[in-house]
Amino acid sequence: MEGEDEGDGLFSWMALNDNKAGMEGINREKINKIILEASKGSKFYENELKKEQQVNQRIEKMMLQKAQITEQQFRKAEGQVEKLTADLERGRDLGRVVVHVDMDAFYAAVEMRDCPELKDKPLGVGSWRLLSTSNYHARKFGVRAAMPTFIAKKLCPNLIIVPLNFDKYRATSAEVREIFAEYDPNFLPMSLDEAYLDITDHVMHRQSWPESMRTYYLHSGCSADGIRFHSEQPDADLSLDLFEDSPSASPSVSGPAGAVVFGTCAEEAVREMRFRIEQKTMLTASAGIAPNMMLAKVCSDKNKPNGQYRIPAERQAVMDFVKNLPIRKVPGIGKVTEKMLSALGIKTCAELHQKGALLSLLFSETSFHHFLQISLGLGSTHINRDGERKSMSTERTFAEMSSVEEQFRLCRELCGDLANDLQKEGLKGRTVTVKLKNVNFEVKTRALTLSSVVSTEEEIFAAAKDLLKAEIDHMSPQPLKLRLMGVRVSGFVSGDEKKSLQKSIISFFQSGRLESGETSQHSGEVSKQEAGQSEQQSFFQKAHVRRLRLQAEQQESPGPSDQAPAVEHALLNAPRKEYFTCPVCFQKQEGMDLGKFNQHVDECLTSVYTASWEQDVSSCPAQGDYIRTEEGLHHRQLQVTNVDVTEPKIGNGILHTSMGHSSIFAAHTMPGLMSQTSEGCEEKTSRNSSDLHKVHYCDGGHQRTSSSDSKFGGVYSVEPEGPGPGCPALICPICNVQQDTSDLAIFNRHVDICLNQGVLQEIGQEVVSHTPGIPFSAGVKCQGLSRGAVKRIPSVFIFILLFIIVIVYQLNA
DNA sequence: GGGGGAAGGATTC
DNA sequence: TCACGGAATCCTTCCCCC
Repeated sequence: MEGEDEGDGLFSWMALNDNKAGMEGINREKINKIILEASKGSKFYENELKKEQQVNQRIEKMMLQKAQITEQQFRKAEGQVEKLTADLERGRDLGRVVVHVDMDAFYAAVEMRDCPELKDKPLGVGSWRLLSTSNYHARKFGVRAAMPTFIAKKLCPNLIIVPLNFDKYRATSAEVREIFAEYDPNFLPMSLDEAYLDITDHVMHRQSWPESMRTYYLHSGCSADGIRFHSEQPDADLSLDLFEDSPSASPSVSGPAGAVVFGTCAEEAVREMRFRIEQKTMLTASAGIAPNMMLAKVCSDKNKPNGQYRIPAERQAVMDFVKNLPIRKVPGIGKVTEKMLSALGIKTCAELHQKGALLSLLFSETSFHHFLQISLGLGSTHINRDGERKSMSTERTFAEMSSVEEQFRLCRELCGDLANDLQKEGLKGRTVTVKLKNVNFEVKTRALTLSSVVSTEEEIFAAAKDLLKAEIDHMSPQPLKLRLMGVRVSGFVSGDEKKSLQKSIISFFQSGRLESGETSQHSGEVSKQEAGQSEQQSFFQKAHVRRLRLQAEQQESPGPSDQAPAVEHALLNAPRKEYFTCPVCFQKQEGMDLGKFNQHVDECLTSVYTASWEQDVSSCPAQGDYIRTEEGLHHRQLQVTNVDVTEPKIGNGILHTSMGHSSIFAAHTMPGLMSQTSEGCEEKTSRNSSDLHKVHYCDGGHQRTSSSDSKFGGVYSVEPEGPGPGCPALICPICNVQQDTSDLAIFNRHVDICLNQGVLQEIGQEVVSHTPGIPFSAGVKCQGLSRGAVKRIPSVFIFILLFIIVIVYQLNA
């Protein structure tokens, strides 16, 4: 960390990115000096320094690798690059007309439009902490988007700061989008101010349009001065050479007074679009026209502001354009990649192609392919609007926060916000990620993938708080000093998954009835139903094995530190607003939090169970005892929310968990949830997973471990009857046969097979052979009983429960 | 070795 | 005003398990 060298390094690292339009011809050196001076010594600066050094190390490593490349390797790579280039060339598609439209300094332009006094003043839009964007006057001073306001003020003391007003921007954006839709109904908005359009079809149809369909009139209230091309274009004489365009721009035709007639080609169509945008919103837009998205994007920046540029749909034109294009102009190449490529002597796309062989040896296949495509001017020709969302998150920056209590409170708040957002889109995800940035700007993310999807505040917080707690514990006894916290949910159930789950659930009942007389489980043939379940099965198996492993780890390691348990408890038990429908009594339960609702369902279940149980299982030691624990409750809510009928969309994800075979397992082993609370048992709270919440240790002759995870609650072990010393015997809760293995994966597979082939089949058979309401045995063992004390549970209840859930689901669907 | 999860990073607006 | 965002996606690397 030597002073001057670092400074020099950072000078280029933190320097102004003059990639942005409006930054041309500014005094870079002076501006960069001010930026550096203002930043120096701050935590942010120190962190940037660190990041730059990391990149330098990556470059050093890369150069070492480069030095070790042999002539032979290089020749071979050259051959591969040639081959790949030929393949890519064969796939080149020049048939589409892709347009990228970008509103000029959008937020600032809206503010200037609405407040004309600002028009000639340097303007920044944002907060007193950070600017979102700036107008072109401000850009001349080096003020740019995402710049801290205090630095912007140093660069331009007269800078006027206007707060963000998203309602206004959204409204204007909606107006612009209405116009986009007329050129491409499937246009792809990238943000409020930019979009991709495929106008191939529009241009084709346009060829046969009469002039009247291509004629627009200047806005009556808009003087010629109000339109840029009148006042600012050098040759503006009311001709339609409106904007500074590409040399290939074809001249437009002027119509009668105030009328503007546009031509039929792509450029004319785009000109017309921009004209209409300006007439409608009084804002200007820039556009790029090219055969693919990558080029269109680069083109839209070429004549910014208020201009357009087109690359003809010819290979040579594309290659000519790309030849001298600086790599930094290419979307996806940021300052790190630029620096790394620069170290290899690559600054333009032509050089990118020339050094293809070297890049193939130094970068990953994905990166190299990407570079090669860029160097050939290739990009996506299909504008995909249907891309499914992959994640959703929320984060907040704040002044230093080191109080554990505050951190947990904020975490819950974020989970609540995120839950609201998720529920608005009907999304449920399996992975919860917590993002933490400490006061030194170091970012950490901690993720947890759950066995079932989550979407409610409680569910997300259950996982997030564990992740946060782990970090707090890790720092202990030092406090965790945060400046940002975020929560993300990802791993959403895809549309296909939802459909296949829905199918398999319905087919489960249907095939159960149809095949009731068959003995497919013995036939050795895999039925379609089984095949359909196999994917879910493997998913649950994996989750199960992982869970059991975690559980085993839990038993070995002591519980978590007790930091802020009261806080957690309070937060966990905070009231909720939703209402739920009980899947047992079918009554809507309002004004209940999850805990109470859960209790209600438990009571419903218990009352049904107890009635038959007491008759059938009088010797079951677990009867009547029901452990209600914070973690148990917390876990069970995953199941309970699954029957919330207020969110039909979520129901898809719900059934993933509640109707998967593991849940059926849970239903059969429900009495197992009534874990023993015999004297001498101690409870230990799990720390690793929100799905593993309680481990019960009994001091008696039999040690039993029982996850409160009802979905997997059917596995238990009994000592000392295990296959070997120290190895608990694993007894299948379905067939009641002790398995000659201590391998949980093998055991789990056995249980799943038993479950799918035995229990489900049996339920199916029983459904047709028994009148509902008349108890019959399903051959399910009461969890927690000794081998000889197999007790049978009225399976009809299980079926009714499942049936109700399916009905509820169907009604909502 | 492949797949998947976790963690971190790069990039964009 | 003494200070550098939020959201999303994709990629890479590492690790573990099958």
